Amino acid sequence: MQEKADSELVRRQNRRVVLNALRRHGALARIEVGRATGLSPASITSIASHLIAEQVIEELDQEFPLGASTRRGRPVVRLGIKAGAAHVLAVNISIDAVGLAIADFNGQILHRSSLYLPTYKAKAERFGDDVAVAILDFLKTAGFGSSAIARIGIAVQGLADDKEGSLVWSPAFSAKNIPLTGPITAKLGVGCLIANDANMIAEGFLAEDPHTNRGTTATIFTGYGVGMGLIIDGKVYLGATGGACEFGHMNHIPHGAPCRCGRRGCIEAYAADYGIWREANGARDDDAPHEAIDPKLMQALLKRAVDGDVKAVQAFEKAGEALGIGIARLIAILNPDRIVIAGPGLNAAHIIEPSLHRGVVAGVIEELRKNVSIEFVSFETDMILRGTIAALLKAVDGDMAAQVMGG
Amino acid sequence: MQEKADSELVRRQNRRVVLNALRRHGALARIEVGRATGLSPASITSIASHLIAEQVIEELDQEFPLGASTRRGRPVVRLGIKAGAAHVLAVNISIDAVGLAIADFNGQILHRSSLYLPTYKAKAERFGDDVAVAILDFLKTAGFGSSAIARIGIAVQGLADDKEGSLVWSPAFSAKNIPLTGPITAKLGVGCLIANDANMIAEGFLAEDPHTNRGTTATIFTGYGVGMGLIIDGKVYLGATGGACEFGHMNHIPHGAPCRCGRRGCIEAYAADYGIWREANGARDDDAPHEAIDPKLMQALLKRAVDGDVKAVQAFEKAGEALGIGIARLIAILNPDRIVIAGPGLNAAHIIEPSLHRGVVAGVIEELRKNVSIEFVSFETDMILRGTIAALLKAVDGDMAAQVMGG
DNA sequence: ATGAATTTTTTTGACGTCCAAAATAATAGT
DNA sequence: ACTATTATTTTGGACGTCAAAAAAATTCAT
Repeated sequence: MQEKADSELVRRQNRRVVLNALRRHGALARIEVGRATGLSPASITSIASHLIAEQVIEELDQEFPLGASTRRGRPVVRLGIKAGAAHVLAVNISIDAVGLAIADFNGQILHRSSLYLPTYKAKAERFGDDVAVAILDFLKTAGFGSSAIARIGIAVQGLADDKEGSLVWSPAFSAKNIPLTGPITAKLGVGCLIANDANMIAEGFLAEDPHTNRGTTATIFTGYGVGMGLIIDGKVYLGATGGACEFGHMNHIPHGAPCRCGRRGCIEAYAADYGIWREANGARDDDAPHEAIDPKLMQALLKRAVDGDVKAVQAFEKAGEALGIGIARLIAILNPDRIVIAGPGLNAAHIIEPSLHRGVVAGVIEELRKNVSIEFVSFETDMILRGTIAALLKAVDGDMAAQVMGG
Repeated sequence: MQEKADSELVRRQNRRVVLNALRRHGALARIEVGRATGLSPASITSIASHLIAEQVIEELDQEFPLGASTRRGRPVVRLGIKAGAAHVLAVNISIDAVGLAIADFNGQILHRSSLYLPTYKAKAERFGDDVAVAILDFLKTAGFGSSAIARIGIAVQGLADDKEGSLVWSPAFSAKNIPLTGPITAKLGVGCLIANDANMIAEGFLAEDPHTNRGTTATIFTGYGVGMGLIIDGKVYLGATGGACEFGHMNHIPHGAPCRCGRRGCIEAYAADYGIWREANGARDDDAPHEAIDPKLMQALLKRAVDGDVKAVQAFEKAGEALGIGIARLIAILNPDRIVIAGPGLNAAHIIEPSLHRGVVAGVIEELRKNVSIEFVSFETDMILRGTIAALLKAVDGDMAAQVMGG
């Protein structure tokens, strides 16, 4: 049930609302913050002066290069998030690779790096320490002490459990239940969170445009694998163990094609790169491969399809159908406002789209599907780190907002 | 984003928290309300005195029949929701029938009635008025003026759209987009809400036991049809148009058996009464019937299965598999804490259960499924009206809590 | 019976936060 | 220099919470 409310809740919520407004709109004058939040100018003055004293935000110099301000009246003083108020560190673990980035409190990436770290053969009991060491090295070369980092966030392919702080299962690993946040917090003394990479991207979308992403928005990523981030009611939905939204491993056809997860018939087994590749090359009953298919091979396969190779076309169409029926099932359960499809798999969008739509139409009542907008958007792998940074900043904002307004 | 907070929010929230505590635990002394809510005794005194002045709650007479209180100290004065503070009216529309109930502010049903009202042949433009007339008649015989009703709630089979106030699609109707809340509010001058019956039952479960239903709980109803109520984060999830959770019309097998919704392969076409009946009797390609299968026929079919009739057993097993794989898909998307299966279809639970579990196991990664509890619970049709009443009382509580504490 | 002990409830006074209104500050226009 | 205009800060009041003290209503002990 709902918690009781008191003046502490009011303070925390309004401080957060002010920080949110500055994050979303960039620099704003106090009066504009007031309009954006509904708070009175008097309250903004009070809240802002405290946040300034705490070095969380700052008054920005006016930039009137020459002309001076055009409007009459006392000129605005714009407020902005103070870049140096905190720093966060994002980690992206993918097949045999770790990406790292440090961002300031404005979300600007100050340093980034990526390094080779074998995953498929990694041992569960060592991998967390290896990542921690990689982070320490990165911090050293970046000239940061670990005490300068407010929080660390880890994005992973596969099933993450934030409560346990572990990577439960991933196609990139043969090991299971790999502890990550524990070893990292132990070695660095910094709070650490972990989530699926698709969920992190969804955090990024949400931070960027909360209005478009209101209600229920499902973002489906297709490429090397098939993932999903689900935004419900202004929050990224994580499910019971923080590992929700395994859209790629929702069953498409019972007892169907083999999947990297070890079972059969998952959407991924038809719609991910390896599924399309396998179908096009007639290797129907092979085990699913654990290495990524080289993007160049997929480009070549796409060219074959464009040039009219029937097998190749059919493989892409099957992928579209698998996605389409999966989306139809998603619509039946969740009645979302919006579905976004993104990822490198969309290089073949023009081949996939018709069968995808046929799948949606065949799979769910018209009355449910007709109000859902289905959009294809482009996507850069960058967005995993950016989304992780957004999630971290949101968490740190909460910490900042919770502080008492002393003095 | 989050709304700003002020003292009005604090008042509303704390008044609501107090009302919630009294609803959940029944009568409580002020000090017990304090323990349950975390509010100080001083605040409880203040809030309670206002709610008493507004006739929303009342001090209850002590019942010390003879022995007097056993404990030392000033005896408690228990507070309770005032039964007469408001009345709500619940309407349950099912095949050719309308159920009606008036409940007091304690949720006690004071009057109930049910009447024949043809649905399948009803016309969209008249049906809402017919229901409104039925409500007016019911109110008259119950001795209530429509001004004595705070809110009306309508539970329907099929797809409800609360924003439009209409029944978008239902297996019980041949017409579509039937306006309901509009005509009723017009004729009675009372606010009216509409929702799917399974969602209303979920509201009932939630009101009864918010603790067990925390996180994500999916409740699946099987019988004449297959429905679902989804509780996410302490709220019944409604989706974009208020018509979420059409689990029964989630696709099970593409191009599969015909369903009452006009498409093919829905879970319902395998797991609802008519699907099982059809399968057992070999009428594979018939259209799905629009009348309910007589429960006695289902009992007879169940007996056939128990007696070893292969066709009958297979039909029930197919139903279990359809439910199981559907649940597996649900788990892949939502990673729920808990799945509850209820409804008259569970008369065959012992035949259905093994294939249902096989379906779940085949359909989703072990790591996702192993933490989900899947429970079978009994269920009375009564619960639709009771759940609707719970939803209405929650809404009225909100109105009460929003009032200013004048005086 | 009477007073002590105990427990619940109310009262009192302070505190925190918001807000409206007034005051102040800083600019452009005349 | 003065006025108009707009942004920000200050002031004083309102509202709701809470801690602590007071009051109320009972049981227990003598």
